[in-house]
Amino acid sequence: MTPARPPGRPRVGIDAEVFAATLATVHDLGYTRATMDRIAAAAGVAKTTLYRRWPSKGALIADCLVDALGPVPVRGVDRGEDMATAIRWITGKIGEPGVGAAFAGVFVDAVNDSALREVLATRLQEPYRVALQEALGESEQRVLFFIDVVVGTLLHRMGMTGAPMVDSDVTALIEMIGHHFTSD
Amino acid sequence: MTPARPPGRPRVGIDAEVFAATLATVHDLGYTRATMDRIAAAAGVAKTTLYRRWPSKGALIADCLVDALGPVPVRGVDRGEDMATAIRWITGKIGEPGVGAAFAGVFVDAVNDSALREVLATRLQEPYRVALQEALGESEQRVLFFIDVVVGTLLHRMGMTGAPMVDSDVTALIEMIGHHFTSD
DNA sequence: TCGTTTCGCTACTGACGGTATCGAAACCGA
DNA sequence: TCGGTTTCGATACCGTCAGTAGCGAAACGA
Repeated sequence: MTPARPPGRPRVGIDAEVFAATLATVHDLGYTRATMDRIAAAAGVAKTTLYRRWPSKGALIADCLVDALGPVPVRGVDRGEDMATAIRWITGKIGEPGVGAAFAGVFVDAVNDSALREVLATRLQEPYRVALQEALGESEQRVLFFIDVVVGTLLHRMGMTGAPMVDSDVTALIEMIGHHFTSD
Repeated sequence: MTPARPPGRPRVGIDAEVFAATLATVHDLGYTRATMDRIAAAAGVAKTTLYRRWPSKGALIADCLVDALGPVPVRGVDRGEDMATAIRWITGKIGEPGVGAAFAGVFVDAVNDSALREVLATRLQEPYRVALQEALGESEQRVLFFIDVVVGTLLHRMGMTGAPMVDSDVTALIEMIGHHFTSD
C-alpha cells in the first residue's frame, strides 16, 4: 500500500534540520536578520535547496511554525478547561526560543502579502479553528474571535516588550475569556 | 517669550503633507511597497528631506501614526463608558485608510528592531497608557494588559483577514473587557 | 549683499529576496 | 557495473529598497 519509492536521489530528511536551523537563527538574530542565506548556512544546506522546497521565506516560516506547534491539546470534555489549556499551550509555544519572533515576523509579512496571508490562514489558523470549534462547541465566528483575542494579545505583548507575557497576565486573560464564553 | 526665529531657510509645514502622503501611499500599495522614494514623490519632496527629519522609515510611520491618532477621547467620569469609548475610538482609527496597515507594518518592523520598539513604546503607547491610567484609575499593569488585548485583537484580525473587525465583534470585545474590569 | 539653514537632485553603497545554470551526488533497476 | 532519474551544491546574478554623500540652489534674516 505504500507508494513505490520514486527513482532518483531521495529527499532525505532535510526538513527537520531546516526547521531547527530556522528557529535557531530567528532566535539569535531576529526575524528580519534571519536571512535565507543564514538559515541555509545554519542548516548546512544550499539556499537553492530552500527555494526548491518552499516558494518564499514566509512559506518556510509558516511551515516551520506548523511543525513547531503541533496539534492543540484539547480533549473536548470540559469547555472551560479546554479553553484554559489551549491558552496556556499557545502561550508556552510562543515563549519557546524563536517561535514568538517567527510568529510575529511572518504575521507582519502577511499583512501586505495576500498569498502569504492565504498560506497563514489555511495552514496555520484553519486546523486550530476546526479543532477548537469541535472541542468547544462554538460557532465559527466565536472561535475566530477567541483566536484573535488570545493570539493577538500574546503577540502584541511580545512585539511591544520583546518578552512573553508574564503568568499573572496570562491568568487574567484566561479568566476574562472564560467568563465571557460561559456567561450565556 | 517665543524664541527668536532662527536664521536660514525656514522649515515650512512639510510634515502635514508628508503624513498625508504616507498614509495615502500605504493605503494604496501596502506597508512594504510604500517605499521612501514613493512617499517622497507623493509628498512632492526629496527623499533626502525625509531622512533629514526622520531617522528611519519606522520613525516616520510612528510619527505619522501619532499625528493620525491624536489624543484618546476619555473624560474620566465613568470608567465603563471611557473603556467603551476608547475601544470604539481606536477601532475607528485603525479602520481609517492606511492607518491599520501602517500600524501593523511598523509593529512588525519593531519586533526585531529595539530602537524602533523604543520609539513605538515611548511615542505611541506611553501617552495613551498615562491617559488611560488617569481616566480609568487602574494600575499600570492592568492598563498595559488592556492595551495588549484591545490593540492586539484588532491588529490580529486586520492582519489575518485584511479588513477591520466587524461591529458585532467589537461589541463583544467591549462587553468582555468591560465585564473583566468591573467584576472586582 | 552676506551668512545661515534647509531643500532638491543625482549618484552611490550594502543587504536581501529570489532566480538561473551547471555539474555532481544519490538512488533505482538492469 | 552502468545508464536514467531526481535532487543537491555552488556560483553568479538581478531587482528592489533602506539609508548616505556631496553639491548647488532656494529661502530667509540682517
